[in-house]
Amino acid sequence: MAEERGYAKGRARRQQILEEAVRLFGEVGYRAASLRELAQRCGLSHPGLLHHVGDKESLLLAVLAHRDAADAAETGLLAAEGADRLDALVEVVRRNASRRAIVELHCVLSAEATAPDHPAHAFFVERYARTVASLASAFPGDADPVSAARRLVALVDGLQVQWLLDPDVDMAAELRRHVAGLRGAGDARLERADGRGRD
Amino acid sequence: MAEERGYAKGRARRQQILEEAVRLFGEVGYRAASLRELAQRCGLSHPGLLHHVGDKESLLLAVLAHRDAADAAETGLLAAEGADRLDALVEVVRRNASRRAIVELHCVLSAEATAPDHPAHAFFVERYARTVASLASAFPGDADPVSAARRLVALVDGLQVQWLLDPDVDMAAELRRHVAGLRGAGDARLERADGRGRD
DNA sequence: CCTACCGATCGGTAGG
DNA sequence: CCTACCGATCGGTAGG
Repeated sequence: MAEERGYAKGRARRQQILEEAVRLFGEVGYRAASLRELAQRCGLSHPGLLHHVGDKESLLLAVLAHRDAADAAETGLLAAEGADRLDALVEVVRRNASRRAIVELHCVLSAEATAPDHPAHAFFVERYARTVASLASAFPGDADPVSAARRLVALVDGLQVQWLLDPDVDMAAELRRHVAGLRGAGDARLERADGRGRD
Repeated sequence: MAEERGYAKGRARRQQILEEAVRLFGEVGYRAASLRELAQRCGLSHPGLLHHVGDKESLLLAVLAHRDAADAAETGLLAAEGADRLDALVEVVRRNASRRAIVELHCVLSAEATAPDHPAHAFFVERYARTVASLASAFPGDADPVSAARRLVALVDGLQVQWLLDPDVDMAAELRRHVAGLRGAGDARLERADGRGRD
């Protein structure tokens, strides 16, 4: 019982550390982030923090795995509701507009990790390949589904930077217009037959 | 004469410092970049470097101004040749594929500068507003030219991240497909009447 | 342009 | 989980 409470406390502490690390890495990036600053935000000494996370690089990989798991869970929920792939993406982007820390984390770390010697470089190379390949299946009729998916991912990333710099930018609305453009350009001119014209 | 040689040497040194700073800031960002590392790459001591640049923040602003001037000069040249605005953008992106350092600088600094307290924050807020407003005039027939311009800029930014992570990504080709899609969706179906079908 | 130095901060470890 | 410490490195200045 005492041990179980001990383990539960350890898990809660680790959760707190991961969430604060998401914030800090998003604010200043991985390289410029300090373990002392993070420890202070969590209310412990910096050797205390290191006891939980091992070292700085392990913490970074844990944060990325933590975010990946949360994103997969959300995507899974939307898929379970049988939503169209592109509509699900719009919904995720719409929700991200109320989660600045998570958007910052992705923008700052993906840019920082373009450096080949960055500890998260392989992670992001693999993640983009996976995301593009997965989204390509949402364009079955397209002449080049991988290209269409790549441009969609690029658009989302670029909109996030503009939104972080200017919160008046409406990421979801911009993405919706792009998707509408793709559908409008389809062989048959279905145009506003479904969706947006209704609500 | 001796003075003129002295001034010329100073200008050449400053040019060298700015170019090495573009590389270093692109590699690790502004916050994580060290003036000692930069000084070493320029072949001088770090107080020697500070003599030329004042302090670290002034160096950053000088680097941004330096790049802005070079970009404006290139855009001006393309405009003087009477190129279509969108074709000129494709051409700039095509050329950037052989200037990794410059693409890295933009991606890394723009992401880092989304933090409101970053010394380049105001610069990027202003630059995006200016770029989007300027490009909007390339969509005179569009229902929402600012939105079309914003999505175009977002696409270019996002493609740069993917290209930095995987050099096989063809930024110019992806951008061309996007532009072709926009033209194809125009009211009249002009499609391949001009341009791309020829060369 | 240099050497020499300032106070501050870094990631990580020793030892308990 | 802590205090105390390690060697390394930071931006910037003094003084020449």
